Amino acid sequence: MTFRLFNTQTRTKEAVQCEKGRTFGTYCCGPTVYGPAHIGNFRTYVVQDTVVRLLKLLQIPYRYIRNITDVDDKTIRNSIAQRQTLSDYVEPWIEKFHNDCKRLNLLPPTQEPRATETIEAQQKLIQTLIDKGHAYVRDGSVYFRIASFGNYGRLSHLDSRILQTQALNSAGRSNDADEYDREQVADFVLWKAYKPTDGAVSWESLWGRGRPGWHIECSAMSHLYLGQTVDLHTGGVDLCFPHHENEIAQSEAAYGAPFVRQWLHIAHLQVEGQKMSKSLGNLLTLDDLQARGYRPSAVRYALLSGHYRQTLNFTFDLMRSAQSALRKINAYTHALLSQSGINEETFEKHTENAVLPEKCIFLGDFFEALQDDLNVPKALGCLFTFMHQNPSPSKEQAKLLLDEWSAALYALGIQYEASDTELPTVEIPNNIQTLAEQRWAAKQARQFQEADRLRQILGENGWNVLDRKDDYVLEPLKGKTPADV
RNA sequence: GGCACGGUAGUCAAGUGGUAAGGCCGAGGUCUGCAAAACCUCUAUGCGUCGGUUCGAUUCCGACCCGUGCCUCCA
Repeated sequence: MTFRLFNTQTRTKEAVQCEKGRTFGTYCCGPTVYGPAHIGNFRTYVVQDTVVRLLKLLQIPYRYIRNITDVDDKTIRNSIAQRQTLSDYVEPWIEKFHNDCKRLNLLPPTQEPRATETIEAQQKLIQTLIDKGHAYVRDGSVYFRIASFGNYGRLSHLDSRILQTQALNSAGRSNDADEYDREQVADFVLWKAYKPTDGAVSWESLWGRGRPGWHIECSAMSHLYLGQTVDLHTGGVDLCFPHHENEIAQSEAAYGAPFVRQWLHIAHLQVEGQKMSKSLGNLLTLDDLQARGYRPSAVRYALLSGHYRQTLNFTFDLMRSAQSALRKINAYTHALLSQSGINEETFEKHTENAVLPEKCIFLGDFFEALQDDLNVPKALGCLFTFMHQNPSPSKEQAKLLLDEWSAALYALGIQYEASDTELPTVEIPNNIQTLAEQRWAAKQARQFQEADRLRQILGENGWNVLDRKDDYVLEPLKGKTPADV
């Protein structure tokens, strides 16, 4: 069983170069922090997280770098609009991002460099490119000379059409705005000369005051933390061109070594069959979904439920089914725990030190699916089949199964959630509470007719009673829950 | 226009040259006073359309139809 991933560049599945003992380097293009990240962004990070979790289970030492873009047109524009310094503006959004990552149970990267903290490295890289003739200065800005880099376009398979395509847009009109100062329209900016619209944001450089272009930060940071060649570089499909293409050009032109061994691109999300975009107003955030009664764990599950190279249509129907599926998984985990006598805390540690995938007897097919280009849908199938095949194990069996079960849950980042915490916390009106208590009393007195009558009244008021062994729980009726808004 | 990707049951979604995993929903059942939960059973002679190759194709080839993405900041 080897870990294989589809490499965008070669368009084939290739064995991941993760020999034991060697540190595996992976870089993920992180967020631009000008607002809350949306679930489309998070699909990328969840997929990257699955790769990292798999490395961990395979006991491959890794360095995982995910950057934060904290300087660009949007962050500058917004910070000025809100009369804040760039860092004051950006800080809360970084905090928000970290919080959301935690809620989605994403493992933290080994390091998370910020663009503004690595300006020096970026400038150094730019100077190297100038020295080697791959870049030139125009009016205080620095541009990459694409004509000097023969391999340009090989990732997105753009070939020689690149000049045409960048000069013309989809409607055939020329993209000539601001292009006049470059040698060729396809040349992209490495360093942007200061403009008044940049406000207080600028750094001194050999070419004058200014700020870095977007692409250069990733080349610089990946070199800084992972060296010349990265084993795996990930990001959303849209980054393939031009961002990653430009990263390749910068890094390889400067360092003369292959930049990336394997490229992994995550397909986009649609929302209810439509492209997710600001103008359609369907950019969903974790908070939006939580307000509708969906837990982050279910969001994570939903994001993983389709193969990462396939566009995923994100719908509320999908969220509902994710939540239901998760409930089953939790119930099964609960059963295994109580059967084996292992408590929750031990289980958490258990997942950290799980068995090696290749040693799995019951869930071997699960890990085989995951290692085959992250076939999560297939792996989930294995998970449910496993549950059906091992419905009520003995104490000893349960312990055995738990070894593998916990490893599988760890791989997918599914945390055990006791069912009690699953109910949304909703304010219960006093009169409803009173009615419910009366019903419970009637039930205890075995006055079932009276109990049923009160249940009926509660139902008419939109509340349902869930009886448990020694108490009861009130929940808003379906159709009135936040989830069904 | 160029380059990619996809069209599998109500829905979401794997998959294979030899006859369709799984999830959700739905139906029936077991169990509890009722309700819920849990568990069990059932649900595609069919895999966009039409041809071709083959003993045999959903899976390979060709044509066509439909959908999506990228080519411009974008996860």
